[in-house]
Amino acid sequence: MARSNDRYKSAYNQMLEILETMEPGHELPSETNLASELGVSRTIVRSVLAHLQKVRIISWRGRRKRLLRRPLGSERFPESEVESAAERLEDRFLEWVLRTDVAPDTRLNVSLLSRQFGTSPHMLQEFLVRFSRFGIVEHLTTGGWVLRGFTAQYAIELSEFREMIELASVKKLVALDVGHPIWQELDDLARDHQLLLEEVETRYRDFSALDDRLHSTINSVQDNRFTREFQSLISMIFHYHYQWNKRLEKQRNTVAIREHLAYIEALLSRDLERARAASLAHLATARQTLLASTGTTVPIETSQLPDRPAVPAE
Amino acid sequence: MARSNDRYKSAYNQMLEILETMEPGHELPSETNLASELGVSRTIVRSVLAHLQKVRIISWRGRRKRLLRRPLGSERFPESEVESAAERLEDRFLEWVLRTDVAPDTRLNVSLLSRQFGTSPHMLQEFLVRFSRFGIVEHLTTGGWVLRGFTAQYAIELSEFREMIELASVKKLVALDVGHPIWQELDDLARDHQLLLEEVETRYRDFSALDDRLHSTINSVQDNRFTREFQSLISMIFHYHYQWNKRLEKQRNTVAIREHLAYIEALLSRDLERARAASLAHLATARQTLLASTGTTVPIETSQLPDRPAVPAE
DNA sequence: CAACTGTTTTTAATTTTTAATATACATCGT
DNA sequence: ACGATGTATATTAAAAATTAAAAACAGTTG
Repeated sequence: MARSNDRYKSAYNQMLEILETMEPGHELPSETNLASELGVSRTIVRSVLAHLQKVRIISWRGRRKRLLRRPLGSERFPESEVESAAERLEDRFLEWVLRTDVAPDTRLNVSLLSRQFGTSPHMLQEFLVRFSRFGIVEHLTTGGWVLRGFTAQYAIELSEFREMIELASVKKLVALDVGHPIWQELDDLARDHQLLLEEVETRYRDFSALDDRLHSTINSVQDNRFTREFQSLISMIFHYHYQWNKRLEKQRNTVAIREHLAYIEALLSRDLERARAASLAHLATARQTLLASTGTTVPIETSQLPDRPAVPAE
Repeated sequence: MARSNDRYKSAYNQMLEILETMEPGHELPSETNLASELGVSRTIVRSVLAHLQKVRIISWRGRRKRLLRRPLGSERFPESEVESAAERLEDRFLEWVLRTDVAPDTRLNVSLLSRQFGTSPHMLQEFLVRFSRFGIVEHLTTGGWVLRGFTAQYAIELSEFREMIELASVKKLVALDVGHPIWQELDDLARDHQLLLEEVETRYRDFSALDDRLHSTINSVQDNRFTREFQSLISMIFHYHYQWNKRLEKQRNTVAIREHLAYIEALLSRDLERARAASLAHLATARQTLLASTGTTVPIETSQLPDRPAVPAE
């Protein structure tokens, strides 16, 4: 098997969703229109149409495409097949790195790992190349890879860099004109935080997304691709961190929401010193949370996970 | 042909250099020692020894390895074969991006480009994945790559981010204890700049390396892997920039050396405001130099370079 | 018996090949 | 004539295959 057909499956499912909203007997748009609507090439559209015809959901001859019946939910490809192999790999790899107690500076065995993660060596290799920008894995000149690990040192360096960037954003933000759209966005964020706080008992899990939104909004004022790139790393780390560190989650998130509200209010006051103080206070909490999670990660489900290879030289 | 034997050739050349310093009749160290000295595995050492024996440079039987005669310079592998394919590719690609007038947002044709750069599509693909962290090329979800290009906007964002990082370094640096090794390093740098300035007429090309050394030294006080990573991007961009932008080179470098000297002196004064001012002055010049090079790049040797494909949709 | 060598096994890097997808072009229907 | 379709071709993505190099192991020698 060469290239996977995730795109086809994903397009097929999307097409079913479109058909569900249509009346039987209705004509379908042209192949070109469907292609641009689904964001794929006509080749895929035609494969999808061919299959739809085969299972008698549509009739198709030349430019005549008519919906025969509404598709069933069970006719969709299961989500697990649609999710691309790359996404699955990222999930599994990050879970492995952040959740288990793999020793720092462990040499990675690509062929072994790829077997255990259920992918080809090639895909793991590509993933490691992409992932190495985050500084958690590193390629050795002598060949092979090392896992530097999500260590306390890593958390500190990440947090320091983050604080430097976000303080620069804060400085720029408070100096912005009152007409700038950022003020509306901050108002909206304050409202959404308020709403979440009122229902925190049930919705506390929604905090992760809101956290990402606030920091992305603040850093957006820099309008800088390197800032955006780093913010996306932060988002990823915190996303997985929140996902797996469920202890004290509700309490911790309640504290964080209040900090966010104070932070937003300080920004809205456009008083630089006040905003800096609120920013630093929140970032310090985030740093502590991250740090606490590094030293104390508990090994879970050690079975089925890769063995710990010998510690390398380099 | 699968894996290339660059490592072998490089090790062979290194070995010849070692043998040139030895007297004929002398005994060679053990395979293990040679391996660690050359930074390769015993397998390569043994291949090298086997070849040396075959061309009668050494005698070899068991653990008895004796130098028979001094090797000739002509017996080395030519440098062009030793340089790894990856390095060659980076060189050629960056030359293409920074030196020619490829339109921004040009769609890249991997198979065509790889042919023109003399590598396999796979290697180009890997290179693009690694290189995409710098934001000059981007992978599309619909498949394929776009060259975002080294545009004026790129130069601005790069410079802004750089200034933010370096000012943070300056702030941290001037607060360091007098016993910290950084002060000695700055003294050395000042001396080397002075020496270069005296011989600037002939040695002005050495400035590029010194520039890199100064900024790396300053940013080293952050002791942060993200700072280091970004500094290496800066180094790369400026390295290629200096290499190909020869106009006014001598004059420009003379100015920059004087700025560096003022910068170093300001740092040594440990006066934050003075250091900040000197830093900003130099970084502003660097930004201007970079910016000037984006708008006005002259197309050279358009033949043999890839055609400009159609502008993509995305 | 400790360091070294000879040999075998494992792992990584790279090319070649294959399937999926995109694109271009000719053709057809209205 | 214009937009849509049918068909052919080109390109990308990923696996399989191949070779280089590293590591592990066993035996040897001083």
